[in-house]
Amino acid sequence: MHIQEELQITKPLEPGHEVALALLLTREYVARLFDQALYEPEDLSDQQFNVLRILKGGGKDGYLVKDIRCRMIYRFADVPRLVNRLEARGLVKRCENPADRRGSRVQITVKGLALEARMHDRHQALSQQVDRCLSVEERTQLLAMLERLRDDYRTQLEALAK
Amino acid sequence: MHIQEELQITKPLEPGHEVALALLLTREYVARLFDQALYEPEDLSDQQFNVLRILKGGGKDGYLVKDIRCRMIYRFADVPRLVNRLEARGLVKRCENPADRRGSRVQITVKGLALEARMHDRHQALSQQVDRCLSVEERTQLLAMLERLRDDYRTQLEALAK
DNA sequence: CTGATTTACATGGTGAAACACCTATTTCCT
DNA sequence: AGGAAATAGGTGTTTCACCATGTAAATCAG
Repeated sequence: MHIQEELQITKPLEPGHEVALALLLTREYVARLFDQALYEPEDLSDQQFNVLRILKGGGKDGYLVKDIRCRMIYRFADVPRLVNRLEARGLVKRCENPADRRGSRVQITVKGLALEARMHDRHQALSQQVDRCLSVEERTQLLAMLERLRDDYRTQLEALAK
Repeated sequence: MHIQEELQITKPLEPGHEVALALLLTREYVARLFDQALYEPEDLSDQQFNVLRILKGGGKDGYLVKDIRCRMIYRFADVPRLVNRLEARGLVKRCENPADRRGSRVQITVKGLALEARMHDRHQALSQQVDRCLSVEERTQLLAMLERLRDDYRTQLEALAK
């Protein structure tokens, strides 16, 4: 369904604006599907699951909060409190970091690993269904275009910051 | 910059997962740029601006709350309260709807129109910069692929709802 | 025409997000 | 080594989003 139809926009759209809208809108679908199919059933938020995945992917020493943050999709995430909530559920734990006592190392627990494992298969199944609508070349192109857009947006953001 | 580099992911990514990640991540950049360059300076949220644009694009009779909602990018938006805040700032107003007295018509005010107009040029400038990184054919392809993805995700969501 | 259902919206309460601020520790500079 | 600056992350507060509930009006069924 075209964006204009979906959002009931009658006026013609500026081309760049259409791309931006398409990205925002498509992301809503992705996020919503993963929410409903994956996160809500386990009473996790997407960000909480993201933390679990990051910890699972890391070494067994765990990560500092800052190391988690820079791996998050959303860069302004309130990681300390995300970790608090996961810790309250026994999915992660904090332990002292002798090397730098300003921060503690966050590690995923056995219970956390089990939860992640339980969700992993469905996560992959959801992801793979994307492949049905895109050929290999298309996917490569799509990724390349998104990457170019990100690089451009990043440049603009840095220009703004000055 | 590649996703794996950006998020410091060492393991190889499932292709479908990479697409999903790319969408989520690229959207963050878009949202952040628009936030910083456009919305924050006017102390508006993206959703509030979205409402203003919708109302400006509509007829001068304004829209019912439900008509606004179905045009929002984020479909679960708390439109009544969004309108409340805009109304408190004098950017929109509600007036009675004789045809169906369950809801009121929300209209953009002169002040709201002025604000939207003030933001419009910068909005277009931001949007047009997207065009610098994509050729016309690429843009068309990108929009088509995103549309296919949305259609697929929508199908999956509907299947879930049953 | 009357009662039941649906629709449209508002609102109340809860939990999380966003902002800044604060403290402890480390690093850098001289 | 000693003090300034930077870094890490915890916390307080306000705002907002989200869920469920409530209410009024329209629609439908008989």
